[in-house]
Amino acid sequence: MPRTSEAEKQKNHAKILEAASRLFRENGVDATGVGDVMNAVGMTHGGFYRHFESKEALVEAAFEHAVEDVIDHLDVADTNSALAQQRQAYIEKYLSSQHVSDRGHGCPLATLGAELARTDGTIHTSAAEAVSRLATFLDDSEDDANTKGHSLLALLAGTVLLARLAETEADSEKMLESSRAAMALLQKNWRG
Amino acid sequence: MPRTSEAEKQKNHAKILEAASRLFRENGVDATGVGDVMNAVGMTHGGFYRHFESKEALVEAAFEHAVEDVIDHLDVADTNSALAQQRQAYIEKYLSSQHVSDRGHGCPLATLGAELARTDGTIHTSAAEAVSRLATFLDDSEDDANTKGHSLLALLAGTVLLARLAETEADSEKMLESSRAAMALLQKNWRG
DNA sequence: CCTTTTAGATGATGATGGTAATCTATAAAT
DNA sequence: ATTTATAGATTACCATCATCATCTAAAAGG
Repeated sequence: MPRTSEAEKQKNHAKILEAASRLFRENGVDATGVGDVMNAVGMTHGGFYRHFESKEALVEAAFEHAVEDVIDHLDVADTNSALAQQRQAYIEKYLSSQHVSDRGHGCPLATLGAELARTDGTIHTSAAEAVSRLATFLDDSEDDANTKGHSLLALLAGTVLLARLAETEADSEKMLESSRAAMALLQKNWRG
Repeated sequence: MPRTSEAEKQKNHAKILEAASRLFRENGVDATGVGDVMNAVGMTHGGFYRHFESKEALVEAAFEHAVEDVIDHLDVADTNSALAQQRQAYIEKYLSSQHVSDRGHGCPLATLGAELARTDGTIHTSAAEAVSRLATFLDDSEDDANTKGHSLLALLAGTVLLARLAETEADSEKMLESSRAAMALLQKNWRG
Protein backbone atom coordinates (compact mmCIF):
# COMPACT_ATOMS: atom_id res chain seq x y z
CA MET A 1 0.00 0.00 0.00
CA PRO A 2 2.69 2.51 0.61
CA ARG A 3 3.47 4.99 -0.59
CA THR A 4 0.93 7.77 0.10
CA SER A 5 0.80 11.17 -1.51
CA GLU A 6 2.41 14.28 -0.11
CA ALA A 7 -0.99 15.64 0.93
CA GLU A 8 -1.79 12.37 2.65
CA LYS A 9 1.50 12.48 4.45
CA GLN A 10 0.81 15.90 5.86
CA LYS A 11 -2.61 14.77 7.00
CA ASN A 12 -1.09 11.78 8.72
CA HIS A 13 1.53 13.99 10.29
CA ALA A 14 -1.21 16.15 11.73
CA LYS A 15 -3.11 13.11 12.95
CA ILE A 16 -0.04 11.76 14.70
CA LEU A 17 0.48 15.10 16.37
CA GLU A 18 -3.12 15.29 17.52
CA ALA A 19 -3.14 11.73 18.83
CA ALA A 20 0.14 12.24 20.65
CA SER A 21 -1.05 15.49 22.09
CA ARG A 22 -4.15 13.80 23.42
CA LEU A 23 -2.54 10.57 24.63
CA PHE A 24 0.33 12.32 26.38
CA ARG A 25 -2.16 14.45 28.27
CA GLU A 26 -4.41 11.49 29.04
CA ASN A 27 -1.82 8.98 30.17
CA GLY A 28 1.42 10.87 30.56
CA VAL A 29 4.48 10.95 28.36
CA ASP A 30 6.29 8.02 29.94
CA ALA A 31 3.25 5.80 29.83
CA THR A 32 2.54 6.52 26.17
CA GLY A 33 4.63 4.59 23.67
CA VAL A 34 5.38 5.54 20.10
CA GLY A 35 3.40 2.46 19.13
CA ASP A 36 0.37 3.59 21.09
CA VAL A 37 0.35 6.88 19.24
CA MET A 38 0.67 5.23 15.83
CA ASN A 39 -2.03 2.69 16.63
CA ALA A 40 -4.33 5.53 17.61
CA VAL A 41 -4.09 6.89 14.08
CA GLY A 42 -4.45 3.46 12.50
CA MET A 43 -0.84 3.00 11.54
CA THR A 44 2.00 0.77 12.68
CA HIS A 45 4.98 1.97 14.60
CA GLY A 46 7.41 1.57 11.72
CA GLY A 47 6.32 4.64 9.86
CA PHE A 48 6.84 6.90 12.80
CA TYR A 49 10.39 7.90 11.99
CA ARG A 50 9.36 9.31 8.62
CA HIS A 51 7.53 11.96 10.60
CA PHE A 52 9.64 12.60 13.69
CA GLU A 53 13.25 12.15 14.51
CA SER A 54 12.60 10.65 17.93
CA LYS A 55 10.02 10.34 20.65
CA GLU A 56 11.54 13.37 22.29
CA ALA A 57 10.89 15.43 19.17
CA LEU A 58 7.31 14.20 19.19
CA VAL A 59 6.88 15.19 22.81
CA GLU A 60 7.98 18.72 22.10
CA ALA A 61 5.85 19.04 18.98
CA ALA A 62 2.83 17.53 20.70
CA PHE A 63 3.18 19.82 23.68
CA GLU A 64 3.41 22.87 21.45
CA HIS A 65 0.44 21.62 19.51
CA ALA A 66 -1.54 21.36 22.73
CA VAL A 67 -0.52 24.85 23.76
CA GLU A 68 -1.53 26.34 20.45
CA ASP A 69 -4.76 24.45 20.66
CA VAL A 70 -5.48 26.28 23.88
CA ILE A 71 -3.83 29.65 23.39
CA ASP A 72 -3.56 30.74 19.82
CA HIS A 73 -7.13 31.72 19.17
CA LEU A 74 -7.20 33.62 22.41
CA ASP A 75 -5.10 36.73 22.08
CA VAL A 76 -6.68 37.96 18.89
CA ALA A 77 -9.08 40.36 20.59
CA ASP A 78 -8.86 43.84 19.16
CA THR A 79 -10.42 45.83 21.96
CA ASN A 80 -9.69 45.88 25.65
CA SER A 81 -13.18 44.85 26.61
CA ALA A 82 -13.15 42.00 24.13
CA LEU A 83 -9.90 40.83 25.68
CA ALA A 84 -11.45 41.01 29.14
CA GLN A 85 -14.34 38.92 27.92
CA GLN A 86 -11.98 36.38 26.44
CA ARG A 87 -10.21 36.14 29.75
CA GLN A 88 -13.41 35.48 31.64
CA ALA A 89 -14.54 32.92 29.11
CA TYR A 90 -11.18 31.21 29.35
CA ILE A 91 -11.33 31.10 33.15
CA GLU A 92 -14.84 29.69 33.07
CA LYS A 93 -13.83 26.95 30.69
CA TYR A 94 -10.70 26.21 32.64
CA LEU A 95 -12.61 25.82 35.88
CA SER A 96 -15.30 23.56 34.41
CA SER A 97 -15.91 19.93 35.27
CA GLN A 98 -15.67 19.26 31.57
CA HIS A 99 -12.04 20.36 31.70
CA VAL A 100 -11.43 18.24 34.77
CA SER A 101 -12.76 15.09 33.16
CA ASP A 102 -11.39 15.60 29.66
CA ARG A 103 -7.68 15.58 30.42
CA GLY A 104 -6.83 14.66 26.85
CA HIS A 105 -7.98 17.99 25.51
CA GLY A 106 -7.21 20.13 28.53
CA CYS A 107 -4.42 22.41 29.60
CA PRO A 108 -1.08 20.64 29.08
CA LEU A 109 0.49 22.48 31.98
CA ALA A 110 -1.84 20.81 34.46
CA THR A 111 -1.33 17.34 33.00
CA LEU A 112 2.31 17.45 31.90
CA GLY A 113 3.79 20.23 33.98
CA ALA A 114 5.51 17.99 36.48
CA GLU A 115 6.87 15.71 33.78
CA LEU A 116 8.13 18.62 31.69
CA ALA A 117 9.83 20.17 34.70
CA ARG A 118 12.15 17.16 34.78
CA THR A 119 13.17 17.85 31.21
CA ASP A 120 16.12 19.69 29.75
CA GLY A 121 16.62 21.68 26.60
CA THR A 122 13.99 22.75 24.12
CA ILE A 123 11.08 20.97 25.77
CA HIS A 124 11.64 22.75 29.04
CA THR A 125 12.02 26.05 27.20
CA SER A 126 8.83 25.43 25.33
CA ALA A 127 6.97 24.85 28.57
CA ALA A 128 8.38 28.00 30.12
CA GLU A 129 7.22 29.99 27.11
CA ALA A 130 3.74 28.54 27.41
CA VAL A 131 3.57 29.66 31.03
CA SER A 132 4.69 33.09 30.01
CA ARG A 133 2.16 33.43 27.21
CA LEU A 134 -0.74 32.26 29.33
CA ALA A 135 0.25 34.50 32.22
CA THR A 136 0.39 37.47 29.86
CA PHE A 137 -3.02 36.66 28.53
CA LEU A 138 -4.52 36.37 32.00
CA ASP A 139 -2.91 39.50 33.38
CA ASP A 140 -5.14 42.55 33.18
CA SER A 141 -2.82 44.89 35.07
CA GLU A 142 -0.20 47.22 33.64
CA ASP A 143 2.58 45.15 35.18
CA ASP A 144 5.11 44.13 32.54
CA ALA A 145 6.25 41.09 34.48
CA ASN A 146 2.71 39.66 34.53
CA THR A 147 3.08 39.01 38.20
CA LYS A 148 -0.64 38.82 38.69
CA GLY A 149 -1.10 36.64 35.63
CA HIS A 150 1.32 34.06 36.97
CA SER A 151 -0.61 33.66 40.20
CA LEU A 152 -3.93 33.47 38.41
CA LEU A 153 -2.54 30.77 36.15
CA ALA A 154 -1.13 28.92 39.13
CA LEU A 155 -4.52 28.94 40.80
CA LEU A 156 -6.17 27.64 37.64
CA ALA A 157 -3.68 24.85 37.05
CA GLY A 158 -3.50 23.89 40.71
CA THR A 159 -7.25 23.72 41.04
CA VAL A 160 -7.69 21.41 38.08
CA LEU A 161 -4.75 19.30 39.24
CA LEU A 162 -6.37 18.79 42.64
CA ALA A 163 -9.91 18.47 41.31
CA ARG A 164 -8.74 15.51 39.27
CA LEU A 165 -7.77 13.80 42.51
CA ALA A 166 -11.24 14.12 44.01
CA GLU A 167 -13.14 10.88 44.35
CA THR A 168 -16.58 12.22 43.63
CA GLU A 169 -17.85 14.61 41.02
CA ALA A 170 -19.38 16.62 43.85
CA ASP A 171 -16.05 17.14 45.59
CA SER A 172 -14.44 18.09 42.33
CA GLU A 173 -17.19 20.60 41.57
CA LYS A 174 -16.79 22.14 45.03
CA MET A 175 -13.13 22.82 44.39
CA LEU A 176 -13.94 24.40 41.05
CA GLU A 177 -16.63 26.59 42.56
CA SER A 178 -14.33 27.62 45.35
CA SER A 179 -11.61 28.64 42.94
CA ARG A 180 -14.02 30.57 40.74
CA ALA A 181 -14.62 32.74 43.77
CA ALA A 182 -10.92 32.94 44.55
CA MET A 183 -10.16 33.98 40.97
CA ALA A 184 -12.74 36.75 41.11
CA LEU A 185 -11.37 37.92 44.42
CA LEU A 186 -7.83 38.05 43.11
CA GLN A 187 -8.84 39.82 39.93
CA LYS A 188 -10.72 42.52 41.82
CA ASN A 189 -8.49 43.14 44.78
CA TRP A 190 -5.01 42.86 43.35
CA ARG A 191 -2.92 45.89 44.02
CA GLY A 192 -0.19 46.07 41.42
CA MET B 1 25.83 -12.31 53.55
CA PRO B 2 22.13 -12.70 54.00
CA ARG B 3 20.39 -13.03 56.26
CA THR B 4 20.04 -9.79 58.28
CA SER B 5 18.43 -9.37 61.65
CA GLU B 6 14.84 -8.36 62.23
CA ALA B 7 15.96 -4.91 63.35
CA GLU B 8 18.08 -4.58 60.23
CA LYS B 9 15.16 -5.56 58.09
CA GLN B 10 12.96 -2.86 59.51
CA LYS B 11 15.70 -0.32 58.96
CA ASN B 12 16.05 -1.41 55.37
CA HIS B 13 12.32 -1.28 54.91
CA ALA B 14 12.35 2.31 56.08
CA LYS B 15 15.28 3.13 53.82
CA ILE B 16 13.47 1.68 50.80
CA LEU B 17 10.42 3.72 51.61
CA GLU B 18 12.43 6.91 51.96
CA ALA B 19 14.37 6.33 48.77
CA ALA B 20 11.22 5.51 46.84
CA SER B 21 9.46 8.52 48.24
CA ARG B 22 12.31 10.73 47.12
CA LEU B 23 12.95 9.13 43.72
CA PHE B 24 9.29 9.06 42.76
CA ARG B 25 9.04 12.75 43.50
CA GLU B 26 12.30 13.54 41.73
CA ASN B 27 11.82 11.54 38.56
CA GLY B 28 8.21 10.41 38.54
CA VAL B 29 6.72 7.01 39.26
CA ASP B 30 6.89 5.65 35.72
CA ALA B 31 10.49 6.69 35.28
CA THR B 32 11.62 5.11 38.54
CA GLY B 33 12.21 1.38 38.48
CA VAL B 34 12.17 -1.00 41.40
CA GLY B 35 15.84 -1.56 40.70
CA ASP B 36 16.58 2.15 40.92
CA VAL B 37 15.02 2.31 44.34
CA MET B 38 16.92 -0.71 45.61
CA ASN B 39 20.20 0.55 44.20
CA ALA B 40 19.63 3.83 46.00
CA VAL B 41 19.65 1.99 49.31
CA GLY B 42 22.65 -0.13 48.33
CA MET B 43 20.74 -3.31 47.67
CA THR B 44 19.93 -5.36 44.59
CA HIS B 45 16.47 -5.64 43.09
CA GLY B 46 15.90 -9.22 44.17
CA GLY B 47 15.24 -8.47 47.81
CA PHE B 48 12.49 -6.02 47.04
CA TYR B 49 9.63 -8.48 47.23
CA ARG B 50 10.49 -9.40 50.80
CA HIS B 51 9.40 -5.86 51.63
CA PHE B 52 6.57 -5.04 49.26
CA GLU B 53 4.08 -7.07 47.34
CA SER B 54 4.45 -5.09 44.14
CA LYS B 55 5.61 -1.79 42.74
CA GLU B 56 2.08 -0.51 43.07
CA ALA B 57 2.14 -1.24 46.80
CA LEU B 58 5.41 0.66 47.03
CA VAL B 59 3.96 3.63 45.21
CA GLU B 60 1.11 3.86 47.65
CA ALA B 61 3.32 3.42 50.70
CA ALA B 62 5.87 5.89 49.38
CA PHE B 63 3.22 8.48 48.63
CA GLU B 64 1.75 8.14 52.09
CA HIS B 65 5.21 8.37 53.55
CA ALA B 66 5.75 11.61 51.66
CA VAL B 67 2.46 13.00 52.87
CA GLU B 68 3.20 12.15 56.47
CA ASP B 69 6.60 13.66 56.06
CA VAL B 70 4.92 16.92 55.16
CA ILE B 71 1.71 16.88 57.16
CA ASP B 72 1.88 14.87 60.31
CA HIS B 73 3.92 17.18 62.44
CA LEU B 74 1.72 20.08 61.38
CA ASP B 75 -1.67 19.75 63.01
CA VAL B 76 -0.39 19.25 66.50
CA ALA B 77 -0.84 22.87 67.55
CA ASP B 78 -2.86 23.21 70.73
CA THR B 79 -3.92 26.83 70.48
CA ASN B 80 -5.56 28.70 67.66
CA SER B 81 -2.76 31.20 67.36
CA ALA B 82 -0.18 28.45 67.31
CA LEU B 83 -2.13 26.84 64.48
CA ALA B 84 -2.23 30.11 62.59
CA GLN B 85 1.52 30.40 62.99
CA GLN B 86 2.01 26.88 61.72
CA ARG B 87 -0.07 27.74 58.68
CA GLN B 88 2.01 30.78 57.88
CA ALA B 89 5.23 28.86 58.38
CA TYR B 90 3.95 26.12 56.11
CA ILE B 91 2.99 28.60 53.40
CA GLU B 92 6.38 30.28 53.59
CA LYS B 93 8.18 27.00 53.25
CA TYR B 94 5.92 25.89 50.45
CA LEU B 95 6.52 29.05 48.48
CA SER B 96 10.30 28.97 48.88
CA SER B 97 12.85 28.46 46.14
CA GLN B 98 14.22 25.67 48.26
CA HIS B 99 10.97 23.82 47.79
CA VAL B 100 11.02 24.52 44.07
CA SER B 101 14.49 23.10 43.59
CA ASP B 102 14.26 20.18 46.00
CA ARG B 103 11.48 18.21 44.35
CA GLY B 104 12.57 15.01 46.04
CA HIS B 105 11.59 16.25 49.46
CA GLY B 106 8.73 18.54 48.45
CA CYS B 107 4.98 18.29 48.31
CA PRO B 108 4.00 15.05 46.56
CA LEU B 109 0.83 16.62 45.21
CA ALA B 110 2.78 19.05 43.06
CA THR B 111 5.14 16.39 41.74
CA LEU B 112 2.88 13.34 41.52
CA GLY B 113 -0.60 14.82 41.36
CA ALA B 114 -1.06 14.37 37.65
CA GLU B 115 0.31 10.85 37.73
CA LEU B 116 -1.84 9.84 40.68
CA ALA B 117 -4.94 11.27 39.03
CA ARG B 118 -4.61 8.57 36.37
CA THR B 119 -4.67 5.92 39.04
CA ASP B 120 -7.49 3.79 40.38
CA GLY B 121 -8.17 2.25 43.74
CA THR B 122 -6.32 2.83 46.98
CA ILE B 123 -3.64 5.07 45.53
CA HIS B 124 -6.17 7.51 44.17
CA THR B 125 -8.06 7.42 47.46
CA SER B 126 -4.88 8.08 49.35
CA ALA B 127 -4.19 11.13 47.20
CA ALA B 128 -7.70 12.46 47.70
CA GLU B 129 -7.29 12.11 51.45
CA ALA B 130 -4.02 14.00 51.35
CA VAL B 131 -5.73 16.86 49.54
CA SER B 132 -8.46 16.85 52.14
CA ARG B 133 -6.09 16.88 55.07
CA LEU B 134 -3.96 19.68 53.69
CA ALA B 135 -6.98 21.76 52.77
CA THR B 136 -8.31 21.36 56.28
CA PHE B 137 -5.01 22.41 57.74
CA LEU B 138 -4.83 25.52 55.55
CA ASP B 139 -8.42 26.59 56.08
CA ASP B 140 -8.82 29.16 58.83
CA SER B 141 -12.53 29.76 58.29
CA GLU B 142 -15.45 28.07 60.02
CA ASP B 143 -16.46 26.38 56.78
CA ASP B 144 -16.74 22.63 57.23
CA ALA B 145 -16.11 21.90 53.58
CA ASN B 146 -12.74 23.68 53.69
CA THR B 147 -13.70 25.54 50.57
CA LYS B 148 -11.13 28.21 51.19
CA GLY B 149 -8.48 25.69 52.10
CA HIS B 150 -8.84 23.92 48.80
CA SER B 151 -8.23 27.08 46.83
CA LEU B 152 -5.28 28.04 48.97
CA LEU B 153 -3.78 24.61 48.45
CA ALA B 154 -4.44 24.83 44.72
CA LEU B 155 -2.60 28.12 44.55
CA LEU B 156 0.34 26.67 46.46
CA ALA B 157 0.63 23.54 44.36
CA GLY B 158 0.03 25.38 41.09
CA THR B 159 2.65 27.97 41.88
CA VAL B 160 5.35 25.45 42.63
CA LEU B 161 4.37 23.42 39.59
CA LEU B 162 4.81 26.44 37.33
CA ALA B 163 7.86 27.80 39.13
CA ARG B 164 9.61 24.53 38.35
CA LEU B 165 9.10 25.28 34.67
CA ALA B 166 10.85 28.64 34.85
CA GLU B 167 14.18 28.80 33.12
CA THR B 168 15.89 31.15 35.51
CA GLU B 169 15.98 31.28 39.27
CA ALA B 170 14.86 34.90 38.99
CA ASP B 171 11.70 34.02 37.07
CA SER B 172 10.94 31.26 39.52
CA GLU B 173 11.42 33.60 42.47
CA LYS B 174 9.10 36.16 40.89
CA MET B 175 6.32 33.62 40.67
CA LEU B 176 6.83 32.66 44.29
CA GLU B 177 6.80 36.26 45.45
CA SER B 178 3.70 36.93 43.42
CA SER B 179 1.86 34.02 44.97
CA ARG B 180 2.93 34.99 48.46
CA ALA B 181 1.01 38.20 47.88
CA ALA B 182 -1.92 36.33 46.35
CA MET B 183 -2.06 33.97 49.33
CA ALA B 184 -2.13 36.88 51.77
CA LEU B 185 -4.83 38.55 49.76
CA LEU B 186 -6.99 35.45 49.71
CA GLN B 187 -6.48 34.79 53.40
CA LYS B 188 -7.53 38.32 54.34
CA ASN B 189 -10.38 38.99 51.98
CA TRP B 190 -12.16 35.68 51.77
CA ARG B 191 -15.82 35.98 52.56
CA GLY B 192 -17.11 32.59 53.71
C1' DC C 1 23.90 -26.74 69.30
C1' DC C 2 20.99 -27.93 65.75
C1' DT C 3 17.09 -27.12 62.96
C1' DT C 4 14.25 -24.05 60.59
C1' DT C 5 13.31 -19.84 58.63
C1' DT C 6 14.23 -15.97 55.77
C1' DA C 7 16.77 -11.31 53.98
C1' DG C 8 18.98 -10.40 50.40
C1' DA C 9 21.93 -11.79 46.04
C1' DT C 10 21.97 -13.88 41.46
C1' DG C 11 19.97 -14.98 37.49
C1' DA C 12 16.06 -16.08 34.51
C1' DT C 13 11.64 -14.93 32.21
C1' DG C 14 8.40 -12.53 29.59
C1' DA C 15 6.69 -8.12 28.31
C1' DT C 16 7.28 -3.68 26.57
C1' DG C 17 9.38 0.08 24.20
C1' DG C 18 12.57 2.97 21.29
C1' DT C 19 15.05 2.64 17.22
C1' DA C 20 17.02 0.70 12.85
C1' DA C 21 16.98 -2.29 8.58
C1' DT C 22 14.52 -3.91 4.99
C1' DC C 23 10.72 -4.42 1.88
C1' DT C 24 7.06 -2.83 -1.30
C1' DA C 25 3.97 -0.30 -3.74
C1' DT C 26 3.07 4.01 -5.21
C1' DA C 27 3.84 9.00 -5.89
C1' DA C 28 7.08 12.29 -8.12
C1' DA C 29 10.42 13.56 -11.20
C1' DT C 30 12.51 13.12 -15.64
C1' DA D 1 6.78 5.55 -19.75
C1' DT D 2 10.62 4.79 -17.10
C1' DT D 3 13.20 5.82 -13.26
C1' DT D 4 13.80 7.39 -8.65
C1' DA D 5 12.51 8.56 -4.12
C1' DT D 6 9.82 7.50 -0.19
C1' DA D 7 5.42 6.49 3.21
C1' DG D 8 4.31 3.10 5.66
C1' DA D 9 4.49 -2.15 6.95
C1' DT D 10 7.15 -5.98 8.76
C1' DT D 11 10.58 -7.62 11.34
C1' DA D 12 14.45 -7.48 14.17
C1' DC D 13 17.49 -5.70 17.92
C1' DC D 14 18.71 -4.25 22.22
C1' DA D 15 17.70 -2.23 26.51
C1' DT D 16 14.81 -1.83 30.47
C1' DC D 17 11.64 -3.50 33.77
C1' DA D 18 8.45 -6.10 36.92
C1' DT D 19 8.26 -10.37 38.73
C1' DC D 20 9.77 -15.01 40.06
C1' DA D 21 12.86 -19.14 41.18
C1' DT D 22 16.71 -20.41 43.29
C1' DC D 23 20.63 -20.12 46.29
C1' DT D 24 23.20 -18.53 50.50
C1' DA D 25 24.41 -17.44 54.88
C1' DA D 26 23.02 -16.00 58.82
C1' DA D 27 19.29 -15.16 62.34
C1' DA D 28 15.50 -17.22 65.24
C1' DG D 29 13.76 -20.72 67.80
C1' DG D 30 13.87 -24.88 70.02
